[in-house]
Amino acid sequence: MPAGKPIPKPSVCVCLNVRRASRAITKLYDQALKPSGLKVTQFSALMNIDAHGPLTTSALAKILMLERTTLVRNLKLLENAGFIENSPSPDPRERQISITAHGRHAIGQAQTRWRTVQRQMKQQIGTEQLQMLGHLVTVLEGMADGQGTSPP
Amino acid sequence: MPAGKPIPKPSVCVCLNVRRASRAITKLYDQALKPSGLKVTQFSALMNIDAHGPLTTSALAKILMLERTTLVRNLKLLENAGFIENSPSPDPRERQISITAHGRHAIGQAQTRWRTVQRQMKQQIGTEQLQMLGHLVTVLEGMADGQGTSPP
DNA sequence: GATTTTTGCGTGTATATGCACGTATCACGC
DNA sequence: GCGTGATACGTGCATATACACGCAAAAATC
Repeated sequence: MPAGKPIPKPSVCVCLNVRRASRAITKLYDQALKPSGLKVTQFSALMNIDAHGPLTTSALAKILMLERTTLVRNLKLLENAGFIENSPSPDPRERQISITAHGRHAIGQAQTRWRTVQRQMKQQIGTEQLQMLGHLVTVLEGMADGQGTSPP
Repeated sequence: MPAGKPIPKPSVCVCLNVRRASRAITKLYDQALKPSGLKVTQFSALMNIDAHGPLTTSALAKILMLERTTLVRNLKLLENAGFIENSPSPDPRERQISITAHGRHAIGQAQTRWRTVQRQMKQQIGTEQLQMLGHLVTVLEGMADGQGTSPP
């Protein structure tokens, strides 16, 4: 077997640990999805657009818990690739985001691979830890929320 | 009290959960460190440069578990800000990364604030979850490692 | 009906991240 | 001394992410 690099122990800084975990798991999912041509971020956006029908950018941002402006640019890529459509809506302020046939085909390809990694991940991590992860997400987002806006 | 946004339940996708956690906690730390003018990523780089003396980019990358090329650009910013110095080494291939007085002053400012968030974080998350997090990091980095390189 | 507020979008600017490549130099074996 | 492989860097290209702004139009208020 190949040597394999020695992995530094987790940091004392909670934030860095989460960031390290994020980088590592993103790499795993992205590699798994690679043949489908989708990144895990794009896959998740597409899946949610498909699931929650045509919807506005803001609504999708809330679902994905992403900065709206971040999503705007992410969606631009999906639009350029022909996976989604960004059409006007009755209310001219809003935009209707909807998945295209091409987009559905893409997630079809990706889904199989996603299920595989997801299964592996669950096996390696364990149910208990997964639950704790869910809790961790909730706690952190709760904390980050309050701080966000207080002003006017 | 302000309404506060409703927080969507954690995703089924393990990867997305970790990414969400990463975004949330990064926001918390960055806000806490804001007055110091450092991002949490920069703070960690500076702290490690300070701790492990002058060292090469590659060495630091291993410590931080970062892509070397990513680190190169991150360091460029710290250098422009005058926090570090990137000087040549006996071996002309290598570079010596070292912290400057200005850099030490910066982490001095940041450290107090970091300790505060870190404490809050530990309180909110709990020892058990923190251990779980450490384990999660190890497992994920272990998995991501193997896949990496098999080549020639 | 006019004014103010709120809502929804997109852009400019900046950071973080990773992969594919190319370059220079050291360390080895011959 | 000369290839050869390994090592250390940096860059081009692409994505993800967030904050500060500005713009337009619906909604609410008077």
